[in-house]
Amino acid sequence: MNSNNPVDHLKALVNEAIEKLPYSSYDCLVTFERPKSSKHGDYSCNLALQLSKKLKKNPRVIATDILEVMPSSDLLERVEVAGAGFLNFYLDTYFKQKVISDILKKGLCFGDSSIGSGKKILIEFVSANPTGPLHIGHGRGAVFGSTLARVMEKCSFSVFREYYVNDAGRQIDILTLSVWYRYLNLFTGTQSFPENGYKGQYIEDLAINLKEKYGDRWNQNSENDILETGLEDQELLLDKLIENAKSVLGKNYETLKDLSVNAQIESCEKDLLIFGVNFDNWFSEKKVFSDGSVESVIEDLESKNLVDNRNGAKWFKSSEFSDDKDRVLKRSNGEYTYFASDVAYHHDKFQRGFNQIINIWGADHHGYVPRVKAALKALGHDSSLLKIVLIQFASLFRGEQKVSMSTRSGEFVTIKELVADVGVDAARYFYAMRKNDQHLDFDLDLAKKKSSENPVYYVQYAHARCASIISKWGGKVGDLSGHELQVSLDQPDEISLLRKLSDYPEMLENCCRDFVPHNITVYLRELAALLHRYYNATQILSADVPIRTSRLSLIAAVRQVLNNGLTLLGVSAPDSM
RNA sequence: GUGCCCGUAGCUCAAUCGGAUAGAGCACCAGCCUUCUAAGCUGGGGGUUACAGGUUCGAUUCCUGUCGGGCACGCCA
Repeated sequence: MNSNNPVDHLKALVNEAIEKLPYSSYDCLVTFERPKSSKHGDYSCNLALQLSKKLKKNPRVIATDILEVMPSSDLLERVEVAGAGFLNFYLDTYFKQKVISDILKKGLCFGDSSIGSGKKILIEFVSANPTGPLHIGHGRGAVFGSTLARVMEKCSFSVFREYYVNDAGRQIDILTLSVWYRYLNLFTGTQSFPENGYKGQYIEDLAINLKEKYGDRWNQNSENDILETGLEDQELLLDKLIENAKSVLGKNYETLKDLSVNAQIESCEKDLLIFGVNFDNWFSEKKVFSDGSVESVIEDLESKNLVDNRNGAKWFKSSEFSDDKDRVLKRSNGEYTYFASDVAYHHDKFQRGFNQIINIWGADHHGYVPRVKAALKALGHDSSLLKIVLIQFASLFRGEQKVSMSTRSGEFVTIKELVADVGVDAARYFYAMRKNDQHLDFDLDLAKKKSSENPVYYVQYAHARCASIISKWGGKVGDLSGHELQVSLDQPDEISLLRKLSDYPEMLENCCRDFVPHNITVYLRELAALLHRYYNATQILSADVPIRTSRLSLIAAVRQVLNNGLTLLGVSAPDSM
């Protein structure tokens, strides 16, 4: 709990007042909020409004009754009954100013909350198929997840970051096949390639790399005329080609597959690190097959009579757990579905003893939520521990022009390219700005602009200004300690800044509670705006030493909080720009 | 067709588990650098919160319906 947070104290005052009144049977929660307008005080309580119906009494009368018997407090300048019956609390100026001392003392730890109380949280995010480089569509989930993870850590959760690697299944075979064809091309000099293969340049690069390292190891089908079978259905053709590759290459197919997948995983990991995203674990889908957990969960479901055999396939009766229909676990051709491995994976997550499990998924997977929850319920888990956050799509624009993307066609802008173009700071900030359930229009041209249109600069510039003033002053921030309260900071701009600074801890808790890390960007822009306004109107480095000291303390506190917020976003806080 | 998400200023988006007069940025108009960084500041116009009902002291927020947009509906992943 933040020592500068007076809410508990205010609650105690109100509760004490209530006890003295015949309202003791009330069952309303005494809640405080920060009013939008400072005209309504520093904290506002709506208790009288809530009690009004139950007591069948005018809320203003109730509020006045409460106010009359409420004990006085050193923290408060005054309390008023306002509006329909709000109790508005105005904090004492000296107390408000103490937030500066709190910030300077705690530094990067200012705003830390204890609400997580050490609970173990698993956050799974990104989890893009390792069939190609991460592109702009993956960036949003990456930023959301990594920011939320940091926020939750600040709120005393023990966070474990995980990437689920779909390194099994057909798409991996398509990847392998694509690499093989490009590899063969290098020997034949032709461009023979399956229509629905992965066409990106990275496939060709990998093929070249393999040839350099391993020579002609996979050059075993130079005639390679199977493309000309006359099959119209491109997906059927792909299956046939995969089958062919497996039989032609034999054991070498597996090595080619492993090399191809590992190259993609490494490239993802590298791109993510540059992008400020790291994981504690890369969980392999292959593992849930090889260690028997897929079979084991299916057996578990079968023992509970929740699996039907229909037409040679195994169906999980998910409709008994409020899913629309039953889902196939094992196909009639003997192969497991993606769903089967996902059930095993989620079962594994639950067995690892987390207090909460968070999945960050693209919104296109929303139809998948009921079946996963159904499976968890069926396996005897508390599915409410699983929180699935759906991230809406990001559409990519170049100015007015929408850019279409597709992994197979190889037409996409990668994270790597994005970072090279606009930098990590702008890219991350841009992604972080929007709420997860809103579509995001990512304008590449705008993100590239090194101008005021680009919101990240506005916040960073505020930080740089603070740093610049401190540097101009020439002293050490630590030396301000103990002297920061000697002059009352009671100009309107100063009061606004103090209030905004003291909002930071609650803002952070809200981000954590509601999974809304975009609030950080809103907060930072507002704090930066107040700083810029103050800066323009007020000489910080006043000749009057006590005044200068107090103002510098405020500036140092603003700099610290801007830094804390930017750090959470994974955006740098430059001292000069 | 069914289900989920969204609809707020010209554009892109906020709005504290329902709170007081719905806020920013961009764009547009008019001003501010001999003073700590003008990547900044000040002022101005801009809204029936898609529409119609309902719930209540109070609704952008919750419920129902309509319209519009996105997504998902396979023995694909």
